[in-house]
Amino acid sequence: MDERVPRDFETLRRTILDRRQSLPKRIAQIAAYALDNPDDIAFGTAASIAASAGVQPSTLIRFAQQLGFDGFTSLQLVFRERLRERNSSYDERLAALRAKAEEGAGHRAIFDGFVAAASTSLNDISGRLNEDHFEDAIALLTKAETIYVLAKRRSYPVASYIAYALGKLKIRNQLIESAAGLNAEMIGFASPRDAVIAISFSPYAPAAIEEARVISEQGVPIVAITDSSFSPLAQFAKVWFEVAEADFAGFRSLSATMALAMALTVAVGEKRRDAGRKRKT
Amino acid sequence: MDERVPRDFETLRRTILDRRQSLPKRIAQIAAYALDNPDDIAFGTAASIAASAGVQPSTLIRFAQQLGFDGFTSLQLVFRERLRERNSSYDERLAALRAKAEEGAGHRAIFDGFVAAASTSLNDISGRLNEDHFEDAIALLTKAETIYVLAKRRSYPVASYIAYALGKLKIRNQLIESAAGLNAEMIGFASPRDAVIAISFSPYAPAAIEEARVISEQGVPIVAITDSSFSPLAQFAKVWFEVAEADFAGFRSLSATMALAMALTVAVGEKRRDAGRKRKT
DNA sequence: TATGGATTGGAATTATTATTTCATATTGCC
DNA sequence: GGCAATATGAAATAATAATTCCAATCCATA
Repeated sequence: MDERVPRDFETLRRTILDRRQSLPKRIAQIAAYALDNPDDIAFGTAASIAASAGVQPSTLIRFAQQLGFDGFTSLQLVFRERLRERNSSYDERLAALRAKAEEGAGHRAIFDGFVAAASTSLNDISGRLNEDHFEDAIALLTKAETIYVLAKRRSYPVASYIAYALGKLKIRNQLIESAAGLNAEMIGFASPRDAVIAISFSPYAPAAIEEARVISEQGVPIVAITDSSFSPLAQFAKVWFEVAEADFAGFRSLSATMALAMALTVAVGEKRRDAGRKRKT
Repeated sequence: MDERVPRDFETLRRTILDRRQSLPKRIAQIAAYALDNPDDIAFGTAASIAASAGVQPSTLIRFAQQLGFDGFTSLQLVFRERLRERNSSYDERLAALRAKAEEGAGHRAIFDGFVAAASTSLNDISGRLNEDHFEDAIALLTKAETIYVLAKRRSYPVASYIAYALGKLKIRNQLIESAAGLNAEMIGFASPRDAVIAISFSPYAPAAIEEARVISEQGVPIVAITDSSFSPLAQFAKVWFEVAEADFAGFRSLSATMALAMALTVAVGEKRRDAGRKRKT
């Protein structure tokens, strides 16, 4: 038997959803029940679960076997594991991760360190976001004809995700990068009717700061994501956000910045959609 | 029997702590174990729990009876109920956040949604990383002359951060992208002495899959980060990681993928440094 | 509408697990 | 130190639960 048996709940869930169409009626019935009442599967007995789902115990076992398990019992283990995982509280786990990462035990510790850094950053920002700034930034970006996205080096991944998302949302945007060295010309097209999202953290990439300066002098409003009020980026920005990203092994987590960037993007998309609908009515 | 039987975990806990002093040795032993490992009580069998706690099953039953339950089974129910409770509150919180965002309750909810998605993903991966795969991937990448990084569209931000980090660590690498449309030629240079980090999530960008196929046919080992065992990327990979990223408003969080990618990168850097030092001595 | 294969229901069987029992050990008390 | 009360260990037993098996039914196809 080399069939791939889902050993975690998420995989199991997706496997079930994938096969949903091709399952026989009763099996499908128990499959739906399982996804709707995972706790019951975790705690119940084959007989009690079967009764609640309105099938025979044997059907429940056939369901498990069809998924590659060798019986109901092994299927149930996955549902139990899920409860165990979810149970331990967020803070406890984070503390444990940090401790392990700090005592420096091998490669696993490196991984834990990055996870801890990302979690910390998210924790931090979720309590710190300035809602007024957030609304201002959304308003500003919603009005823009073209949204320019500016970030270099370590912040560049965020910029590329913003550009991807804006594209998906059909919002005109321009990532300021050019393999041909035409950045300056690209910036030249920006006008006060456009807007910029600029991202830079210490040590600030000189190119990013310089381009932000030029573009703000053209009267283009800038929304900045940066790490402190002393940031050179802040002085050019109409609205700016302070994001404190934890780092690990010299590399900064991008999770908080990503979350903020995506929230801005989606909020702008939503606000434009609403405005469009209103205009039509 | 009108003895007061604790029917919720908190009451039970306090009852146990109250009586701790007056309990016989073995009973006290199982009592301590129960409070320290409530999950084990919830899921284990009388025999398995007794063994872990270093007592006889009969002792476990006597413990339950002393607390007023009529047997181990009814004691166990309290521990199971506790897991149910905790878990549902967790789900409720997350569902509430999503619901708020989906019913359009302000922009703040969108932000919270992204933070929640990122946290969930991190939580998820931290318990699920396969350490053997992780070590294999590190070993494989450490040996490589050049590390090629392959990812398109929504996964591209991760690739660009990997490339940045590898550069910082002075590890030769090549991001597979070309404004001049020379991807195929770029791939052509890769040899079996190199390695690839490939990242792709459903719906898999055709270009990424195609390039992974070509490069694997050249005998270049691939480390893949993807979302399920059904991923077309998995079949080309020497080592692959399954990362389940939560999504929000149609955009997948990248936080877990980022953490894994950075951990791989830094671990490779560290392993190379160690190897270099050994060679010198 | 007849036929073969797949699916399902329900009881029989097997396995696992909780509980009880009883012999033995330990403890507190005179 | 001896005796009773209590606690413990280990195995037997009872209970419960999972699995298997086979007959009945359903469903697609010719």
